[in-house]
Amino acid sequence: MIQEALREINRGCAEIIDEARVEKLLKAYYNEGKTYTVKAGFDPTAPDLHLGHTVLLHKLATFQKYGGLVQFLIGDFTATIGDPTGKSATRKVLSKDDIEKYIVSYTIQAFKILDKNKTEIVYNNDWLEPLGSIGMLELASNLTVARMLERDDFSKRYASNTPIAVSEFMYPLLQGYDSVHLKSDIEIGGTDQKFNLLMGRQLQKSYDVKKQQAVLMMPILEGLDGVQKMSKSLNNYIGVSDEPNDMYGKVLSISDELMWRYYELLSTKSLETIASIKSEVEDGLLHPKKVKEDLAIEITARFHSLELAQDAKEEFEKIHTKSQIPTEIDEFSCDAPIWIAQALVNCAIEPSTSQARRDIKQGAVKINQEKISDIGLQLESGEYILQVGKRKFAKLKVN
RNA sequence: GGUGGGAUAGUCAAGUGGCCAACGACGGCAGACUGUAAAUCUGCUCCCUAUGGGUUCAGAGGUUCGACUCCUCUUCCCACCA
Repeated sequence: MIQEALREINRGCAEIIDEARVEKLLKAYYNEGKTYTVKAGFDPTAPDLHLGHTVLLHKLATFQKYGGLVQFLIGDFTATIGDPTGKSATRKVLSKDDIEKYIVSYTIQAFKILDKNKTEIVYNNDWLEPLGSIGMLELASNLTVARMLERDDFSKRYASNTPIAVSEFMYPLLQGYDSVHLKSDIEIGGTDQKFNLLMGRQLQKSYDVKKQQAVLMMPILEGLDGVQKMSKSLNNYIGVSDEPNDMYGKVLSISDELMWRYYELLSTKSLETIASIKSEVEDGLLHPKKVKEDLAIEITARFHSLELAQDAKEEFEKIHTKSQIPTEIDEFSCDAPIWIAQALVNCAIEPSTSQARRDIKQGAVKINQEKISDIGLQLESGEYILQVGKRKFAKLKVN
């Protein structure tokens, strides 16, 4: 049992510091029923969560299965500073109001993955605010500037004369102090958080907490392209609030290789199950498309419902396998006559008439399922289903 | 503070008076093949009812029949020196 737990805990994990401690905690749980605490901090700085953010949540959920109590830490205090990790510039300070709003949406999403009964939501403002200036200075004395500048991101910024606010130096200390206050047994975070996570260990020692947290680092999830990290700005993300159809479709569009990565980091299937699926695929007993469909269903169902996920699957097959038109299409109307290129732009399925022309020339445009080739086509009164490529549809009523 | 070098389409990056709406690469879009996978092949990739017109090469002026290319000023970056 302990071995199985360890395997699941190690799953997808980039690095564990003090794995022996994790094993001890598990032993104590299985032999004496003693629970332990697992901390993970979330800065409520972005309102839109995507699957990349959920990798940590899944790991927390795994711990909950094996005796861990999650300390779900909302960094409402630290969010006002901004984590400098990986940043090349000082982050903008957020207002308290924004932070409040983000906290609500964060927790709602988080409990789609976490077990509410084994989660404690804590706010670091509760103990960092009372720390006061004396406490802050005391805390700051634990770290030297030289050590701080060893950090890659800081040293680069320093070398290139990009400003570093002194408050940014405080961030790792504050995050570490959270671990002191919470007396965490384990802390998990992304690989980019290594410095901050280790600070927790150091401070627990300095403040004589009598234990040092084990640290578990998760890799950064790759986006839809399979190469770069999932992020909104790269537009390669699956948002947790994406519509079922989009979510399902996006999962199905990932490469086979990436699919296994997503299974490892985002599925609740056990490692054994995944291994056997993989070997069946390798032996040609199972079609990879089917495996990807199952993953898409699992993920879509998690954030919506199994029913909606299945609807999304049907809709997907309708459009792509049977090449029919979607059930719901955005409707537009205009006056006759209208030039086809203009119509496509008006319906927001082409960005410009120039682009529309090119697509028509290339045979990418269909009206009522019929491919068209006449660039100068005028639409007279009637209703038309316009289509560009495989997935852009619009219904146009010409009066 | 001194001296040089740079700023070109989504990104990187050619072009140093007309052949430039601007080589190439990546990305993106579309087509073929498929499983909306990968790989591969092909076309497209500033805007405009278009064998034509318009607006682009950091910004503002100027020289010229003609400027991304030359001159002046401005803004921002980078390198070396102090």
